[in-house]
Amino acid sequence: MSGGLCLKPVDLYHDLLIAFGPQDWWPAEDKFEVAVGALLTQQTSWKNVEKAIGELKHRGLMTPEGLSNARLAAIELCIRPTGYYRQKAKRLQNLANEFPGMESRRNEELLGLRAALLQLDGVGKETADSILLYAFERPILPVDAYTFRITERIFGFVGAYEAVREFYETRLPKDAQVLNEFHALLVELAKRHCNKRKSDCGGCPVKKRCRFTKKERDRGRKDVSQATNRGKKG
DNA sequence: GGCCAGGTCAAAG
DNA sequence: CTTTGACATGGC
Repeated sequence: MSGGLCLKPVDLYHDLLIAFGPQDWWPAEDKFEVAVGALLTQQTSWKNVEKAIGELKHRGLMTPEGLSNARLAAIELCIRPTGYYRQKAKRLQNLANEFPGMESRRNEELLGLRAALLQLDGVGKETADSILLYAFERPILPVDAYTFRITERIFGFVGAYEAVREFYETRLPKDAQVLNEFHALLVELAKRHCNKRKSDCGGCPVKKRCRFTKKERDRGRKDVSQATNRGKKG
């Protein structure tokens, strides 16, 4: 473990890497599957997404053309376990129509490509950034519910999406490989120890530096996720 | 049963 | 610009 009383993002990265080892993410066979998984996992456990991905592959729907030509009802059938399945089926098919175009632009300026992804129905900041990092290997950090929670507990930093993203991106190497591994490690930490149901702080590798003390747990808080953050624009 | 799970969008305050 | 409701299934 790293020394110092105040854990920095780089130290957190190091400690988690030692504790968990390389995560080798994202669990997908190709870029399109990354995008599909990113959309399906919205507000849903990855476990349910795996079932849907298995079904889609089984029906030959894990390709842009396959998904484009499929009937909506067929897509819905495959992805039902992920919830919001009617909405997600439409968004998935639209993604299939647009993805080849996005892929061909993968070397454009980062923010330009990000803006293009954000135009897609059902692709918000987190999903766009997941696609950028894990499919296109661009140096950007997706901020998910796990990241919000861990950031508050470890660093005491509470902010909206862009604020949290910049908190890390200004403190870590602007390197896709590093951000990839870092985010994957955060997810692993959240799943193993920093969960909402059971905060298993017992075996947590960064317990010493965490602000989520016993006192705070007992008190019980009303808001752990988002928060208002002002002062934007550039 | 109620709450949570790797969000996003449109409408309203 | 911030808050709220809708979208929906599965596990603990």
